[in-house]
Amino acid sequence: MSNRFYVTTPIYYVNAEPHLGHAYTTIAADVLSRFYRISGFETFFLTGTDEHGEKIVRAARASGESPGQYVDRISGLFRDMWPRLSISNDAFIRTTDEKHIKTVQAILSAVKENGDIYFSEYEGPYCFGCERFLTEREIVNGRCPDHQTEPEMIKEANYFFKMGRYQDWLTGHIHDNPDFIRPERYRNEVLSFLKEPLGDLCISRPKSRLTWGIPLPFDDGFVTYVWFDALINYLSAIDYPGGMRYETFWNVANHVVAKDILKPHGIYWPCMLKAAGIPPYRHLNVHGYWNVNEGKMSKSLGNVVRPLDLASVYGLDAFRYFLMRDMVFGLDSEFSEEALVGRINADLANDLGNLVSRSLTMLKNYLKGEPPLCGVTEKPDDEVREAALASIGIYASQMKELAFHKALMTVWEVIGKLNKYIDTMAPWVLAKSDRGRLSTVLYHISEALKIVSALIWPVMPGTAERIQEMLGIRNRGISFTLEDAAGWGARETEIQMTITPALFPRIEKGKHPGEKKKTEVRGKDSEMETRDKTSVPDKPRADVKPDKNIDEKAGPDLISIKDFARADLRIGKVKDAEPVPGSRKLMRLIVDLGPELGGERTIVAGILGAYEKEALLGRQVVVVANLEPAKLMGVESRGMVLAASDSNGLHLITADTAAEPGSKIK
RNA sequence: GGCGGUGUAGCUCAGAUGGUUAGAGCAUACGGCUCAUAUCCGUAGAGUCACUGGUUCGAGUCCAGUCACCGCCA
Repeated sequence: MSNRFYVTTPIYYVNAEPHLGHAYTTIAADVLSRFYRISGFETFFLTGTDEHGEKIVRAARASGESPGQYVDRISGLFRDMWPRLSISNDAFIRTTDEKHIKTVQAILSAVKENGDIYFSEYEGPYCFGCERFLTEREIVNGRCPDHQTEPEMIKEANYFFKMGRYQDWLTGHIHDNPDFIRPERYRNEVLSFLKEPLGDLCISRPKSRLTWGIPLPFDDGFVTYVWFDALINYLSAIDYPGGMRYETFWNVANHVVAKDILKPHGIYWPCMLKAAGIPPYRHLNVHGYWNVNEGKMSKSLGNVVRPLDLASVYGLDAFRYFLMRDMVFGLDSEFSEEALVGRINADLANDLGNLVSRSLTMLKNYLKGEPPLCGVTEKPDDEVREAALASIGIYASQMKELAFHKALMTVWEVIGKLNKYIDTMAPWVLAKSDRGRLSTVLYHISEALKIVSALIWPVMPGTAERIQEMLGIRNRGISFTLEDAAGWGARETEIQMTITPALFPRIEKGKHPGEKKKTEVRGKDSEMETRDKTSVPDKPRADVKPDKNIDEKAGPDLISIKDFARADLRIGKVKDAEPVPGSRKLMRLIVDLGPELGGERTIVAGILGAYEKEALLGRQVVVVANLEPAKLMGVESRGMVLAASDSNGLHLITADTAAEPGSKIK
């Protein structure tokens, strides 16, 4: 058993913005990756974007961009999305990357060399929506059933991959490796598909029709068909051929995909690999769909809340927990705000959050936050210890089977036992009667909580690290491994324990954060709205709550230099300032940010009334230059001007001597 | 039409190789505690384990068939 793990998400097709489905797949892969990391495995986690093909060309045209500009923009949306969901991918591959193109061409050459690619002419009905030829029986009433358009008769010569040659081999491989495709239902689906003769696969498009693709290495008149191109990302990202990463990770490759792309991954891809002389991946892990019941979604800001927005409304860790806890991997699930809130209140606020809260309060009040010492143990103590320790192994085996919901149930059994243990032992009584027993009991609670914190880290990294910090663990997060967690008592005298506000505030009926946000935005000036929209969506919006997950490596109140560097702060020079019509507070500023950032831009700031136009012209200001654009009172603002506020009003931040516009602040 | 999956308390789900009165969480009702985020602990009600038939001393668990929903294929 090699202690290595390679997990991939599909590369997402950039014809749409990230949605819940993308988020689930990627979070599931992230959870696996984090689990294997704290299990001591060398781990590589890949995601990326799929950027070639006809649909991209058309989407680009529709938005008035070149394909290159378009894919850069949408790919960027995905890339920027993942840090906001605490995704810890090691690489982000794009099919427009030079190294990917080289790998695709190398594999095409190898397959051609192997005699598995031939040239042939084909004529038939072609659906531009599907980007493929349709069979006669697929056509309903003369139209493509998926796109409701009439297919066009097209005659063209193309290159084909002799996939059928590998049918028997693949069937055998799946039989010999029952967990090659899992869960079983999808394995059965592939096997039943393989009972019918497997056709060959068209792998090219003539350049006369499509140029946005990877040229075939053996015929410059054609580009590679998108599926053949895309699947290879799993290899190009680990530097196939010849790269060390390929040698290290390929034989432990785990693909995580949604059920809609089972066929390409379960059939085409293994055949492609076989033809190229590459061993098959280790596992294909297939999950179901989230059915979003729009009718049950609450409304916020006048719009239907999209599931991903709820991550920022209720907190990122809670959102990740819900996705992992409520879906049985492989089956479809219902997504609703009610279910999410139910999980948060029952599992996170009541069970886990309150357990941490009561435990740390007692550690602080009874022992002044000093690490508790273990005296002679009694039966209930031993039972708690054994249950907590045993849960690690059970949890690990469930995680390895992608039974995330069961793994979390295992953790919550421990949490339940701890709550009961506290009730039974009644430390508040021991505090008055038996200080030795008190310390022993609190010791068992804190040691068991350390185990819990490690087990929830893959799913809720920010929460886990806050608990670890409170418990006085020096090496937190990724540095606190399952082995450390199993080392009961080995870390009893680290650093002072601390207590911080509630991990998961209860969400009260009728005034949940989504609604609260609405009134907040309406009540405050628009600059507040700008901040709201652009803040990292990882903290609950309920009242004033502690930050979470700002950085996994830092505590709740500290950020790393890396976090700070994410904000691109620049000196700007105000060139013009006019009130925004109809607004009481907003001014529209024209700010020069120097040639590197494209010169002047419009920034809307809530400073009307505090500053006159004359006082602003020529003034140096500090600008957050990489803030996502936002429309305020109909004016697009690209950035934010920083100001301090106190009871006397606003105070613009400025430089004390003249700095060049665009100077970086660090 | 073929193949496969699912069908267990109001809801969400556990229930290897068949074995005493079918489990958990949520929700509901009642009781207890006070360290805690009106949290926690306990108790209770509620299920002919989709239906029918069969194998067996014994089936939610195996077999056959029926129904419902879903998926893949045609």
